[in-house]
Amino acid sequence: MSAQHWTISDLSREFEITPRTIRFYEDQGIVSPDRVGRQRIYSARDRTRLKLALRGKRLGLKLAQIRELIDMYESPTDTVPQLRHYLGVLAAQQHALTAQRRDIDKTLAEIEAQDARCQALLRQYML
Amino acid sequence: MSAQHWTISDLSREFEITPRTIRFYEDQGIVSPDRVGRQRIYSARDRTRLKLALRGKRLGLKLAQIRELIDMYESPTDTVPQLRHYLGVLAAQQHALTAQRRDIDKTLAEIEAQDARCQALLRQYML
DNA sequence: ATCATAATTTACGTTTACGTCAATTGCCGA
DNA sequence: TCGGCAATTGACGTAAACGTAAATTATGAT
Repeated sequence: MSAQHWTISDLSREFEITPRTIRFYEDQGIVSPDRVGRQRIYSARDRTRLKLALRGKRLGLKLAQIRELIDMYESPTDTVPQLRHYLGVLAAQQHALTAQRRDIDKTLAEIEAQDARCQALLRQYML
Repeated sequence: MSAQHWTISDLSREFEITPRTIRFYEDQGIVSPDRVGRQRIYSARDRTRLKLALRGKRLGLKLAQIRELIDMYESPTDTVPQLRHYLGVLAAQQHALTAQRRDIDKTLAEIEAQDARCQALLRQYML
């Protein structure tokens, strides 16, 4: 747990996932740790990519899609076509996420309505 | 497409999912259409449950979880313990959804930062 | 009554994301 | 140097969420 690198069990503990999951993510190109002998050593970059991947998962993205996005975050942007393409992908992601947020807000509104209804009933029953 | 009921292809068109998916959701207890002969006839209740299920899917929920939640929306609330339990589930859902919204907001913030950076680069290259 | 069309049923196939052994392998301390 | 223990590898297993193909059945139009 130095300032520079982590073992698989460090990360597995920190993010509460199994080592199997982390190795699987390596197969999927999400992390690419160095080796010391057979042991995997993860860099700060790996750790960041892993963290981003887990957030992507919580949002319902597939690993392949997560990998594309993370890769793009680190991709070169030194030509105009590259920049334009990147901007397009960013806009699409933005669109999807705001739509998802609308879904969440709708659901939260319904939950609050149900909650209020239940609280009222509860007060009534408690008399 | 009367005011009261729908066929499987009505719903399949409306929600842009395959009939196979709708039948699968029947196996999972999400919808339970009546039959006229062999044909399935869906009620307004079925349609609502289907719509809620699809929203749940977009939020990354599993079908089993979706089924539980939708069932609970329609469950009896005529005893105090039932109400208390229901309120607990609602609070848990609320918690999960607000956490998910935080993830979305974080991601959107990063996207906007990247976007701004790219726009700046683009302006620079275009000179 | 018949034909075409659409819906249904049955059952096996597929993809994704890991879980679960079992058999090495490497390193650290006594 | 010898265990022992954690990490690795390889391979097969599994659950979820449908896809797909084939055979069967209804239903409406002619």
